[in-house]
Amino acid sequence: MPGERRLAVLRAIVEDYVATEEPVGSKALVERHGLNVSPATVRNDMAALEDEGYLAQPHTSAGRVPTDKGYRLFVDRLTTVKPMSVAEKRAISTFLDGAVDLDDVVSRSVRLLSQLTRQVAVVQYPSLSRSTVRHIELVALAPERLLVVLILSTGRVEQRVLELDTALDEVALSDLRSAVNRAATGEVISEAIRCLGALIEASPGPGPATAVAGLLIDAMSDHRSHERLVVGGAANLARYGDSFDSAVRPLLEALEEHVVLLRLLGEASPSGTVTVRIGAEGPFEELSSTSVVTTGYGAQDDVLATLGIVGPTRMDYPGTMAAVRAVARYLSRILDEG
Amino acid sequence: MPGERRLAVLRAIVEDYVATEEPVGSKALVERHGLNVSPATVRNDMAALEDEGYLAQPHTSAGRVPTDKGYRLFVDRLTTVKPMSVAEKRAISTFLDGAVDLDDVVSRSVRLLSQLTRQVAVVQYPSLSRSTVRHIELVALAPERLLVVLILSTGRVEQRVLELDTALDEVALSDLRSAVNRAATGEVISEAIRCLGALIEASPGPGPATAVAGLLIDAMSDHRSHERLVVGGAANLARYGDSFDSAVRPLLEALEEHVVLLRLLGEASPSGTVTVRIGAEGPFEELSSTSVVTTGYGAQDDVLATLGIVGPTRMDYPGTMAAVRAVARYLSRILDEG
DNA sequence: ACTTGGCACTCGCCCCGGCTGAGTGCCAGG
DNA sequence: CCTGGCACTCAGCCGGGGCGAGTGCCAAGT
Repeated sequence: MPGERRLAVLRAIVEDYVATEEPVGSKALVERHGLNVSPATVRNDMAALEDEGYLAQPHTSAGRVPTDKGYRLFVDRLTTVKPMSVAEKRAISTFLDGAVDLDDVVSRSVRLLSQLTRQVAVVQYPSLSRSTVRHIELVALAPERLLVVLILSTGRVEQRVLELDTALDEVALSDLRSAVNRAATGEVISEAIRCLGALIEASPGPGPATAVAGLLIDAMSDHRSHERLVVGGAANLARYGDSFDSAVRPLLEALEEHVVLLRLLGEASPSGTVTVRIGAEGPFEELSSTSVVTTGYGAQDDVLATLGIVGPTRMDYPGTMAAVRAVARYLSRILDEG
Repeated sequence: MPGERRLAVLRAIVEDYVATEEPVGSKALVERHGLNVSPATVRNDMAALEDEGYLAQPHTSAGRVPTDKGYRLFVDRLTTVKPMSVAEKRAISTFLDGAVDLDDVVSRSVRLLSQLTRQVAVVQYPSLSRSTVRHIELVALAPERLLVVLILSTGRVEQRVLELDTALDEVALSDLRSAVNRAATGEVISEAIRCLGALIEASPGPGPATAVAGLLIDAMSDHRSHERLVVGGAANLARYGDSFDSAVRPLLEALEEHVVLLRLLGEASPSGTVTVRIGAEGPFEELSSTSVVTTGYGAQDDVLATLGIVGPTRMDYPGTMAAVRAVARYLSRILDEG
């Protein structure tokens, strides 16, 4: 593990490199930061840091650039989370407080996060698996076509059209509705599915009710609607400038493939903790020059989903982490109230 | 208006330029296309076409490049719509037939269109204003909080949470539900709003019913949910390569601003007609190097919404127009059935 | 043992000049 | 009106020289 001053040098290099986007040399370093040593000393430190794999030089006799390992050390040990300014906090809260809907909250969060960080923001909808069923509404669109509306405790609303084998009349529908709600309301999804299963067992032989319950189970465990997410701020990718086809293209593709994105977001980290995945640490080698900063959010300290940003490894980690954390907090608070 | 051969030259230049992305010269032109004239003749024609504003040269003594005006003439007079191959048609129909939902149909259409054209695709949801109300469902989330689900003839489902001043009990809610449905079902949205207004007039003084109907009207005429659209294939922007900050950035920004996109899509053109807007003909000067190819779609020859693609002015217009038209047709057919 | 100034060295970048070749415009003849 | 010929233009592509930022190492100082 590098000594005290070497860490300071590493920090300084990361900060400068993030700011200037250019390899940083020993002389400029001692000038910009108040390091009370000579350039030569810094050079020795830099050589040592390079040996240990924290730095790299693009070409011989150019400045140094942090490696993924260098960034990793930086975020793990050298970052003091800078709190958001009062103005920023106020901006966040007023912006989010104007939301009327869960949909609205989520889309506002995405926009907010991408503007604060000037990166691509991703917000996952509150997970179905952790929230409870508030109500299930059944609407007959046609005798054999049923619209199921699933309303969850988080305010999330899922809808789905089911095709039935047999027609359902008014009375049967209303019976079914109350039976289903009696079984599922208040339960966590997985539990609700189990209860509906039990309902099928208990019912007298096959019939429309059985079919509907079965379809309901299908719909609720359906993967497609299971994890929804929203992406915003893709215009910030334009700032990549160089390294275009190699970096932006796979990223744009990933942003459209929600399955990929979900893997990128990874497991929800415990509330309050910000997770940073740097470059090749992620699961996709095409995205080896991008980092992912995420955190969990959810009502009452219960992690419901993940939100975060995707950007180049060369990014302002402290600022980004602070923004991600702040948005997650306000989002959690709003869910708590709603 | 240029003579016969000059038009052929223009067509050849457009085709070559689209294929090669490079300014095309007189010699290469006569070789590639079977023009039975000498390069010198072509040069004269090119000079004339340039005088008339159909061509331009990037630098003196380089090849020619079509201008917006040149493209315009090309699509207006020189394009023979090439029909889709049988394989393509089959691919389209099988891909779209697998859809279960309106949401699913729309998102599949976007993906399909962007893959067929290798451009950014945009599909607008069937307009609320042209479709009729099939059912309005009211669900009490809390005594003073109501979820309104609006189901339309196109299969489109809109939801919205309303906050009430006063509590609504079970009976009042059910009364309200049937009153509202009696008034609005089967009507076009604008008519439904009028009917609900009449309902307020007729009701005995202010009460929860009045409030709900008022809110319903608000929600239904709300602009935010009025025109929804979906974008896909942004990864194709990576093919722009050169002219990056000038072209891709504003486009990425536009793609996130749905209001802007709606203006880009423009007025729905009569069904069957494909509209092409080339470069600066559009309403935004930042997008002066992009073209928009759109067409209307809708059940039974009633134009419900617009769909199309956005791409560089240098694009394969015949192929793109064919793809846009084909997707719109299949989409219309599916809406007709559903 | 660490720091420091000095010094030679490396190498990416910029600028310049010449060359090449594709492409043009024009003209005179068919 | 078409065609071949001819002179001209100019973007792009080397190749070389000079510059300068930055390095590595060493010997001396603390």
